Amino acid sequence: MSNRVGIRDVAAAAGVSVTTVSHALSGGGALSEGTRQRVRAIARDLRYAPNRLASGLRSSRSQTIGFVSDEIATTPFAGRVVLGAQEAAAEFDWVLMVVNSNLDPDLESREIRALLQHQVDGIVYARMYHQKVVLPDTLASVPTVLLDAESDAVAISSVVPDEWGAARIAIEHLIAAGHRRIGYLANEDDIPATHSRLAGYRDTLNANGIAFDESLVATSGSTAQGGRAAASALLSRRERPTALFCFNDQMAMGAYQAASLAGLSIPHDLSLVGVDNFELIAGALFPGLTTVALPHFEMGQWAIRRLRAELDADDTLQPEHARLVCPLVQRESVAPPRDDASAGQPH
Amino acid sequence: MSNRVGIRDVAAAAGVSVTTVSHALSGGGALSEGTRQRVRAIARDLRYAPNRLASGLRSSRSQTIGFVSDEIATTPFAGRVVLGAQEAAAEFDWVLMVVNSNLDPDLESREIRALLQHQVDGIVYARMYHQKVVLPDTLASVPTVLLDAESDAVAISSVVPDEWGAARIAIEHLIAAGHRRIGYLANEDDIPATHSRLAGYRDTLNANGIAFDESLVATSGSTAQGGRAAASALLSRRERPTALFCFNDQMAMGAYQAASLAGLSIPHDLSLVGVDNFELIAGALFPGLTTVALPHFEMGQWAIRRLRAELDADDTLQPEHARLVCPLVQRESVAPPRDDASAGQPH
DNA sequence: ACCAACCACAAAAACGTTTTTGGAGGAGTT
DNA sequence: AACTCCTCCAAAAACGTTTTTGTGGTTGGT
Repeated sequence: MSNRVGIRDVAAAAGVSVTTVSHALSGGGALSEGTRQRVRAIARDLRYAPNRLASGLRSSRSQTIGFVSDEIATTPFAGRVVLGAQEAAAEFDWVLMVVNSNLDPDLESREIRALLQHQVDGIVYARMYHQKVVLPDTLASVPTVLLDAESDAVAISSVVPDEWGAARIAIEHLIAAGHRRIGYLANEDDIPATHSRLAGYRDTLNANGIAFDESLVATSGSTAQGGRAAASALLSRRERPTALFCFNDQMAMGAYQAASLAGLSIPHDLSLVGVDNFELIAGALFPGLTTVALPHFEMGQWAIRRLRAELDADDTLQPEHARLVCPLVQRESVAPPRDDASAGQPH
Repeated sequence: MSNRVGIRDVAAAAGVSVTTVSHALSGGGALSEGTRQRVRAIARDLRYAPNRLASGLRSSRSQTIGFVSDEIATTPFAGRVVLGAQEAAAEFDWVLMVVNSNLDPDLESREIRALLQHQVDGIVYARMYHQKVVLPDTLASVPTVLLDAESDAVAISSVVPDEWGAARIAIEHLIAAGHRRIGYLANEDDIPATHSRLAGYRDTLNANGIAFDESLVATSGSTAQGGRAAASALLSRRERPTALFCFNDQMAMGAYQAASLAGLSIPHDLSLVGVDNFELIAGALFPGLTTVALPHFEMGQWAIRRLRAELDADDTLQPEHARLVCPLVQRESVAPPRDDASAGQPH
């Protein structure tokens, strides 16, 4: 004997059948507007809260979405992705079941199976940095959208950052500030961001009449240590760059350290632009780091909304592959180059 | 007509009733070991996956836990907390429904109600930093445990970091390295960590025969800027401290900046210990920051396991209030003080 | 005045499990 | 031989909804 109020309690209180209550609340059926309003009012008064297990069982729509990610714990951006997804889900009265696989494919497929047992209506398959993936076949049976990931299975919608555009906006900002000798602290992993940002860097220079100079690109691991080393190398050149575009904020942090060691002050001796807008770094560096933000929140949002569209559609939609824009977040690490910068010799 | 295999398919294939299948799989009922094994084998062969909506509906155990947090997106630790909870949940074949309220009480109670509609078996009410909370009354009807939060409603179990111990382990480490003049970069918020860490700092000094010197405590906002200012103040003293304990890693990052401005090298002129073990800062600083880690993962784990215990118990358990230990993570920011440090005059 | 069409609602089936109740058969006891 | 007590399994009810089907009464057209 449950003391929670169920649909039959509402029906009894309203003097109608449960059918009518269900229709009144769901908006379905053919009811007079009067009854509909009356039933709704009574349901509200009784604080009726439908049991989603029961309604999901009958309607085979659980109103839940599975969110599977690879390493939610190791990246600080995970929260923004989840938040974007969760907020968008709330718009549709959906709830998110979050699961993490720590890069273990067996665990991952076990967890996806668990989600399927819970009858999730769809799955957001998220990576914590932009990468190519092959989908576990466990996912075959459920509508899926890829987040920060791309697959050869082109039939599945996906959303990623516009990496090329991220580089472009950074470089255009530096050019607008007057820089022409702009170095790039590149990473060395073979991931989409690597190639697209480098291409964006090169293309944008070219588009602005600046010849791409390979010797201004220093490659290293995408950490502060790597950034420090790579920046040091570039800054010790005879004609050092007046500005550096950095693969990410961590490398930019390394560049701050290298600049400090080289006796260069930011932004006057050296301008810097990072990528990530990782608040705790970009905001904590001194002076603040101007950086390109990745659309983590927006990707979460996009994935859920897309899932909604696919679930709503009667026939299957054409898949969509979105590249979301990466906005520039300005702080204090960019200034016009010094006139004598080209002649400047550090140390 | 669903083509998914249900319990009746298994029953048919095994030549038994659905009752028997249910018992065989759940471990309940009175079945011969032979039948039990046979049914299980057949279920496995057919890849039978129970519909948790149906089973939850009937048994009123949904195998889901609600995880409600305040600002999952603004702290980089959220991922570790969620991961700890999620991994522990997986141990019990539970799945986590994650919901975020962005500090909006209305939104929060709407979301908790959504979780209740989904019949969650329990709720983890998590904050992203250690604080006192008053529980929304929406939670009254469901087993709840508090994570990184404490409530006056003492009947509810909770888990928080041992803040006092965090300070103690840091100070003991510095004392062991030979420091006696140890400053503290304190924060200014009125939160439990503020008072407990300060107390831990003072008590540990006293316990080691070092008089607490209020003038060695510099208070400011708990950001890199704040840390920079506070550290600068302490370092410009006539008898500057040889080591600083910092409320968090961000303030420690500010201390690095202050040290650099003062021409002091870390760790030889100044030793530093932070709190948070925020990898992207502690590991990226140069040299690496020795810091006290907060047990984010472990708190997530503890909360779920505790919930499990409470749900398993026949009668209600006594609530438990855990303070988890905060381990020291050593990097390179601590060294013995220089002999002449006391005489050293910066700049 | 008759039939069709429609409106507003209700009855009942269905979703896929778990739980309760029942029952056939065999073993043990008197 | 009759009764009780196990053991092992099956039938059926139940969980709380949604969906399908049914129905009495009014409307409207002829």
